[in-house]
Amino acid sequence: MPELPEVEVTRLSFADRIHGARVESVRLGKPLRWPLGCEPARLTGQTVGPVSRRGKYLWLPLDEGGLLLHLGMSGSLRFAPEVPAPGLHDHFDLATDRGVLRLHDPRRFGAVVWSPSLDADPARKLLATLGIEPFDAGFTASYLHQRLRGRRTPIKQALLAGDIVVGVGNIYASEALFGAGIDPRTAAGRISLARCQRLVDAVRHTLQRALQVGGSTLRDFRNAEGQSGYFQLETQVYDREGQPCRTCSAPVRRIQQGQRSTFFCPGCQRR
DNA sequence: AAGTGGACCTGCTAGC
DNA sequence: TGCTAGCAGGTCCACT
Repeated sequence: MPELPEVEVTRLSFADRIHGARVESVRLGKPLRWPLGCEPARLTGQTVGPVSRRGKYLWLPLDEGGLLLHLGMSGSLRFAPEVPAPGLHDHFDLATDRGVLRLHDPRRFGAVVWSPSLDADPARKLLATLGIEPFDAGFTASYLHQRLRGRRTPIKQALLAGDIVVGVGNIYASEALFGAGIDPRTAAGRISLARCQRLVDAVRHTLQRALQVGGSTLRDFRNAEGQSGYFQLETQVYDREGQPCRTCSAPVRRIQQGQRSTFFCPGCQRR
């Protein structure tokens, strides 16, 4: 589910409401990707600080350390004053005096991990390999060009890897490459500086647009208030195999790259 | 070092 | 109708 837009939309939908809340109890369901890393009882009585985001991770600061959250493939968060009894896939509840923050995650690739700080393990290690934020001023054509140099991996996989720029997942990688007019199979290191500029612009534009419309709800994504996103209604290529390109009418193609589906328009995107 | 493939887990759907 | 194969928004790890 969640790429940068969905994670950020989620953050914005509950950060202000949970800021200053006092933790009353913690409930754990089935194991997630990693263990919590502390006694749940240790969190009670602590106050929640301002929620921030790094890549697809959320950081929930507490008086002592904080919680690093990841939504994996199928995770979503809700924050509400009243929640129903936990369902089969509700694997983490942080009950506060302002409401319950609940992680719903059927596939359990998500995680909630306590860390003493962002600069200490385990958070430090999990964030160590992350690339630059796409809206950071340092994400420029020359930065991208330099980081792609020498890489023979297809550009789609280089974007997805997250060590150059974060937040671009499978939907937005295909969409951004369409926006830049670049064939996803192009060797990353053979993309010119001028095309890197187009790609930087396209990544930002794609993510910004997705943010504006609340992210993508392909199956079950909802923000922490339970509202869905609408970007899936305006994808140019993602999940549109065989349908006419909105620009040139050529049928959109689907290929496999690194065991993931990639969608592109053979008419609009060139090597 | 960079590239590749498998692993984690559950649910849904297309096709037989 | 019922089963199975294949696919799904992520990313870590082992191996070449």
